[in-house]
Amino acid sequence: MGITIRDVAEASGVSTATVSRALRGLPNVDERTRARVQRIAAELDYVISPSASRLASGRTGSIAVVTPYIARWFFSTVLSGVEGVLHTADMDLLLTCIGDHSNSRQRSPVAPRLRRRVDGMLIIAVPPADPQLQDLIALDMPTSMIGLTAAGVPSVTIDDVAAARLATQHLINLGHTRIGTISGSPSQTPFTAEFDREAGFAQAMSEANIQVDPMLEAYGHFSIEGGEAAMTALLTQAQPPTAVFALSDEMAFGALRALRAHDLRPGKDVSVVGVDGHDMAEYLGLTTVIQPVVELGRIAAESLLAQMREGAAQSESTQVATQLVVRSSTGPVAGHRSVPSKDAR
Amino acid sequence: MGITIRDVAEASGVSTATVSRALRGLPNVDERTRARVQRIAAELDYVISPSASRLASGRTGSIAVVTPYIARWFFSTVLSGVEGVLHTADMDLLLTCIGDHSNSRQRSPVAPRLRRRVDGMLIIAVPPADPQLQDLIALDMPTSMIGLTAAGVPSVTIDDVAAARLATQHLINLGHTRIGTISGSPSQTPFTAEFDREAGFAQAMSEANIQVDPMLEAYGHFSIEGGEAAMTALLTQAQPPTAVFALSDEMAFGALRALRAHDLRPGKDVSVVGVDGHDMAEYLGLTTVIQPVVELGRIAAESLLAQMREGAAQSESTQVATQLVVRSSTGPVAGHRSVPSKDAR
DNA sequence: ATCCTCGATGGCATCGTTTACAGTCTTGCG
DNA sequence: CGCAAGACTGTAAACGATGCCATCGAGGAT
Repeated sequence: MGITIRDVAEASGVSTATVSRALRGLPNVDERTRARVQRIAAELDYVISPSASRLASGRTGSIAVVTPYIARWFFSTVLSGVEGVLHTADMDLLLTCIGDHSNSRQRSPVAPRLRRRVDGMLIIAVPPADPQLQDLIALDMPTSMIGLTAAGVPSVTIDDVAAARLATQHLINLGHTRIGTISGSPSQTPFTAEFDREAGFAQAMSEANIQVDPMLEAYGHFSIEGGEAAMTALLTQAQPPTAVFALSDEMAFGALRALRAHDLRPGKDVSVVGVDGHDMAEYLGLTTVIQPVVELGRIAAESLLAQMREGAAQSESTQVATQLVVRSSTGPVAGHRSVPSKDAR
Repeated sequence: MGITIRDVAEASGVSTATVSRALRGLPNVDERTRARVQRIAAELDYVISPSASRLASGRTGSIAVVTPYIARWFFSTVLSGVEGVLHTADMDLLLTCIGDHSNSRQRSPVAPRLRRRVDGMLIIAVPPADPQLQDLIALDMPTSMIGLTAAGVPSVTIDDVAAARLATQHLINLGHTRIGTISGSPSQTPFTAEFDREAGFAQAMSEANIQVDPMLEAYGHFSIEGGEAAMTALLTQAQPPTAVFALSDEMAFGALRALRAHDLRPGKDVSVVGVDGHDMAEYLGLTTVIQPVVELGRIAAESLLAQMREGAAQSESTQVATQLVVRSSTGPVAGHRSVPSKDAR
């Protein structure tokens, strides 16, 4: 049914070996021969059989992308960056969702499924505590991680500490001292980003000699609803904060909503700053520290391809820069003259 | 390096054929033999070589998902539904983005890349005008489409006409008669959903004997910014509408923002209704017609798998139900007593 | 003129399964 | 007691490329 390399070889009067070399652009093929083979292959509408090629060469030409979520903003955005690179590199992209290990409707573990199936792996922000992560790393294939670090595995992340400092310093520069935080959850082991963002906040506060009030820490579980509840909790305190640093934009969204419910104006009565650069942040006027998410995916994919090309030699980790974008959700504390210049650092 | 079926065969004292049969669960294998083979395979940590298996059997065990966008809400949400089904069916999911043919930074065409690579194909809401679509259909492999119909290809969609009627009737029931629309764009050929939603609007209006004012039609290009601009245009008319039907939630978001910019209260001064059931619609209080997007993906994937199992015999198209969700962005026109009961139909 | 080198090509084993086909061994039944 | 029908298992030929090695010429150096 399908036409094979042999058909092309016969039609162009050369051996299959030459056809293979000609079509793959390998050297040591007469250019006239190559042109003829290419023409005939096109005429016959020949397409190489990936299975056969893979079996013979040992390379699969595909990359697995492993992610805990598909539909969430950060993950799908990273994914689109990854896809762009892999597409132009002519690599197949195998998408596997590792599943939320909390709602364990027993997904079959992904590591075994990847074994002889892909040449490399991109892991997007899987929580370090996920038991499957170790199995994946144990596969010991070219890997690059995004928004997550692990010893010996190259990764692409933002500097979460710096990002949190940027956000916090912005609030401090606006004169705020009673600054609340909305972080993930108190009990669970925090993932890298969460941990670092908390650290960045603490750093900025201590540098400014502001005492962190433990009463002003609330937990939003990285969801809108959680953020809303957290902000509500903060607002109903005896001494509510004048500004709040949310560890993610989605929690900040929730915070904004809580403000509206209490008839408080964001950026006037209470300032809110987030981190992420979520699509909707601009729409909602949220001041936030943006990260180039598509770029994150792109860089990680490029780095993985390079790693596969040049052997495991170069396995550097990259940190990409973030940027504070000031919008209407933050403003000076009542009776303060802002010092915008200092935000530039 | 890798251990092969032959190793397993030798270790368990049977032929490779028996190992193959035993591990794949084929009949005519003694259960004790099967158990032994399975045990030894597990002990040796044997994993089948997909390339070899594919080459020999002719089946690839993978499905391509073709989509114009990855990071947009609708697409990534459908994708997550698809992934769930394919994962449990133990199928590989090959993700390919067909690219926005408007920004033609020449992506290599996807159809040839899929040729011998996948057993089936899921196509998500590719605009019918896309030139690549024909090439894909011409591949003539098991296919299922989502949010898009084509002759002879099974598909899963919502009833866009009904959805638009639902939204429009809701506005009419609230007493609105000057109802504007925000649709895609006037020039380009509309894709199915766009066309049907416009039709549904027209139907509902004519049923209620309300004249459609051509001045109240604006174009939002299915983006937030576009929706905002469209709403602004509508508001600056001599006789602005009291209610607006946006053909998508994202355009409705833009409309809400335009209202805020004009100091108009959604649901009080001007009502806005959308269609889609976007994640953020609840957050923003947008009245909309929701569709079960994850389910769309799930159903299409299941249908594709069934189609591949039972041969091309059953190639039915499915339409799933939508539902009006009333929130704060719609309200009765000034001086009207609402008739909520009629929304139920 | 002769030897060597090197580019272009062909031959063929190989990759690791699947699967048609052909055995072998029970076992039930006439 | 012989025989056919199964159930189980083995043999070996695909599947369609790749890649090592051998071969063949044509120049260039000596």
